[in-house]
Formats: sequence, C-alpha cells, structure tokens
Amino acid sequence: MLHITRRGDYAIRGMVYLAGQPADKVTLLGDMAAAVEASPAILAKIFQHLSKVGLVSSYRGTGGGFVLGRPAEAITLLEIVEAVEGPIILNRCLIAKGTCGRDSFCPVHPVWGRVQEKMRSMLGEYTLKDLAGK
Amino acid sequence: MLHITRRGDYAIRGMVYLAGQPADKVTLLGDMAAAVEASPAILAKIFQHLSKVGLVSSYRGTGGGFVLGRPAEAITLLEIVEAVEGPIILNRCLIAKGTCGRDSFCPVHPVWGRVQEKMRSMLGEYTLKDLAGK
DNA sequence: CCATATAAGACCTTTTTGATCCTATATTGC
DNA sequence: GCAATATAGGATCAAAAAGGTCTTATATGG
Ligand code: SF4
Ligand code: SF4
Repeated sequence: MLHITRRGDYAIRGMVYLAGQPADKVTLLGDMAAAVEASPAILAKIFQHLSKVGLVSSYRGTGGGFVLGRPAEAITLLEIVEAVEGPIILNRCLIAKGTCGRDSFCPVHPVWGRVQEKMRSMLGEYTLKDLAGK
Repeated sequence: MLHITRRGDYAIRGMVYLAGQPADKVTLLGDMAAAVEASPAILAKIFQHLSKVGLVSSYRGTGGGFVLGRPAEAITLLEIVEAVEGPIILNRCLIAKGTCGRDSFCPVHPVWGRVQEKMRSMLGEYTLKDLAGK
C-alpha cells in the first residue's frame, strides 16, 4: 500500500534520539523506548537488527545499551529505512531484470525505475545530524 | 514494505492497453486479460472499480466491454495508482494532522511530506498517452 | 555469584493482499 | 419474448505481511 512500516518509523525515531544524545553515551533501551513512545520489546527487536548491520553498537550487561555505530553525519535516512524494511523497491520488476518478463517492452517499467531512484536519492540526502539538529 | 501491489500494476497494464486501442473501440475484458497476462477474474474486479471512479466506461451485454473514460492524455499514472490503491501516503503522520501526535516537533515528519509530494508529482507527469506512445 | 541489560528466537493475532466463484443485471440479435 | 453475451457485485478462501508479546540465553560489572 506504499507506505513505510511502524518498524521503520520506530527505527528512525530511536536513531534520531540516539543522535541527540552526547556523542558516546551508552543509552538504555528503556530510556530510548520511553522517549520515542514505542514498546521496549519491539524496539529491542529493531535495534538488535540495526546492531547486526552496524548502524548501532550494543553493549550487554550492567551499564550496557546502544550507541550510534557511526558519526551522525555518516548515517542517512535511507540506510535506516532499508536496514529495517529491506531495499526500497517500488514494483517487482525492479527486484531484478526478468522478474516480470514484460520489462523489456513495458513502457511503465522505466518510470518506476526513475521514481524509485529519485526517492532513494532524496532519502539518502538526510543524515542523522541534519535530523537531530546538532 | 513500500511497493505498489499487483492490483495497481494490473490496473496500469490494462489501462495502457486500452490507451493503445483505437479511440472508441469497446474492448472485451477477456482480450485485455490475455494481452496483459492477468487473470480475467481479478482484472474484472479492478476494472469494475475503475469504472465506478470514472477512469473507464463499461458496457454490458453483447458487444460490451471497456473504454477509457477520458482521453488518454488526460489520465495520469498517479490517478490510476491512487484509484486502485488509495492515496499514496508514505507515513501515517501524513494521513492527517495529529494522526501521529509527534508531528508538531518531529524533524522527520516534513521529510516524508517532501518525498511524498515529489513522488506524487512525478507520477502525475506521466499520462496514458505518453505510455501508450500514440 | 548476582543483578543488569541486550541477543535471539518462538509464538500469536490482526490486517492486507491475491485470487476464485457464484449470482444478478443489462444489452443485443433473432 | 428469449437466448446468448458480458460486466456488476458480493461472498468466500488462502497466503503473506505486519505488529506485537514472551521466554530463554548470554555477556558484563561489581
Ligand atoms: S511496470 Fe511493466 S515491467 Fe514492471 S511489473 Fe508492471 S508490467 Fe512488469
Ligand atoms: S515521522 Fe515523526 S511525525 Fe511522522 S509518524 Fe514518524 S514520528 Fe510521527
């Protein structure tokens, strides 16, 4: 239905929050969840994945929590969205050449390609630094 | 997951096909379904709806079928997609002011608005005439 | 060794999507 | 009028995705 999921939105909320914290403060999941108004359980899932991908670093045990995996100015909205939701693909003919079969002659195929690339490039222009306003 | 549905794609396929036919030829559902490689049953559903919205005109009985509801140059990709899938809304805060609650201070909110509008305007630029190449 | 805090995965419910089937209704031609 | 044709409309069903909860590891610091 052409919209990002809650997971994607929660991920962005959390990442913007982390970017707004002091540079290498280790943030508790619970604090972050409260601040971004999301369930700790679901935010945990999301950030476990962001950790695996390297967008955040995580520390277990007492004094553990999450920190940005890179400087805020080196993380874009696009990366966060695609890390959580998978690559932005507007129509299935853009998954790979031949997925649709009509792509060689379909006049609409290139349109989706253009719209998709514009969208990705726009999202790629915004960094966490821009969004956290620091 | 940020992609159009099959219904949307089938609708576009069918509309492009109609636009490629002689101006006021009444096209059989079955012919259209065969040409666009979609099940007649599902294409029927889709075009019933497009008919209700006025994007096509339909005629029942012998010699019946579908015709574009307006000249091909007056129907855009955006209209077809939104007729079938509902309005393009990238994040729920864009449904209406206040749907999210954080929209008044959220730094990401305006970004989604900008991306969404760009996307809609791009899709609004392509007409069936462009796509059918007539 | 104990309290803390994330990692990982199982599990469940609801919503959306994709698809089919059956019956009704309108139109044409005989 | 009647039969053949073709869309309208609704009921129904299965599969997939999304949203969310819970339980059990595992690592860390004191
Ligand atoms: S836009 Fe054209 S190529 Fe892409 S999925 Fe639709 S029919 Fe296939
Ligand atoms: S982008 Fe901001 S305003 Fe929009 S839904 Fe997410 S948190 Fe709410």
